[in-house]
Amino acid sequence: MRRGLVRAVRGKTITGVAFSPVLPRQLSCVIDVNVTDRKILEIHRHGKLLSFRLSDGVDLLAHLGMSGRFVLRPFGQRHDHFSWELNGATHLTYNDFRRFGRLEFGSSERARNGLGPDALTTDFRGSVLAIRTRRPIKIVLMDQTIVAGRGNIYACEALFRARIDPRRAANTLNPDERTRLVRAIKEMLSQAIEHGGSTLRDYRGTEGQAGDFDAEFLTYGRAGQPCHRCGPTLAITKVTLDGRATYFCQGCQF
DNA sequence: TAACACCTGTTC
DNA sequence: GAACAGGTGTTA
Repeated sequence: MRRGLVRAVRGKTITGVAFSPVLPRQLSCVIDVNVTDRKILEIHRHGKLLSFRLSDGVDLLAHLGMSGRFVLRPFGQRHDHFSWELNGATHLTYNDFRRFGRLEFGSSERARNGLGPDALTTDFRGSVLAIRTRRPIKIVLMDQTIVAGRGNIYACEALFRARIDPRRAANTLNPDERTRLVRAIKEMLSQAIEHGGSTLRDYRGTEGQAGDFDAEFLTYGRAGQPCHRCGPTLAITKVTLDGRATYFCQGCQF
């Protein structure tokens, strides 16, 4: 999503704003700051946090939650919440039907302080996962304060690729396994980005395009289907961890 | 650590 | 009508 936003809105000036009269609480701050005539200098991402740096040094921080999306069309469709007109021509509209997304003005540096390293940077190494907790490794991978940038799907997929059982207590992973897991996460996320993300149901890029990395899923949503490593003799299993659907193969993930 | 809350939409 | 869905924050 960041890549699409950079192409479409970086360097442009905000020339108008529009809001829904019934803004979700978590978005109410967007009316607090008058952004007209400010320029979008850059768009950053750290984990799941997007930030738009505006020309006066303030950042608009955006977390898309489950169904938030930025689209390049004028405000007006169902579940549109706010919109910026850019250079008197382009429109950047935020749409979020489940309304779990959050927007706020603030400092992206400060917001990042509460997050672990982004999973695609060199700061994310095996040592980041060398923690004492007995929580399942999958729960640790979803904890954004430890490492930022995966949710339920990509935690399952990475653990399959690294051949590690999602239920394993995190403190039982040895250094080799931690390194394997870090490498698997980086490879998988890079591929997912090249595929334009995963349009399981709702996700769309800025141009409304679907991402097709969900065709590459090896575990998520595949309960009962053959394991890609073990063949038809073993099926992908679904369990619940911390209330979240968790898919893995009992044959090749230890 | 678990349960629940926040939302809407889809599927069973 | 119930269950479930990619996330996270609060409460018990």
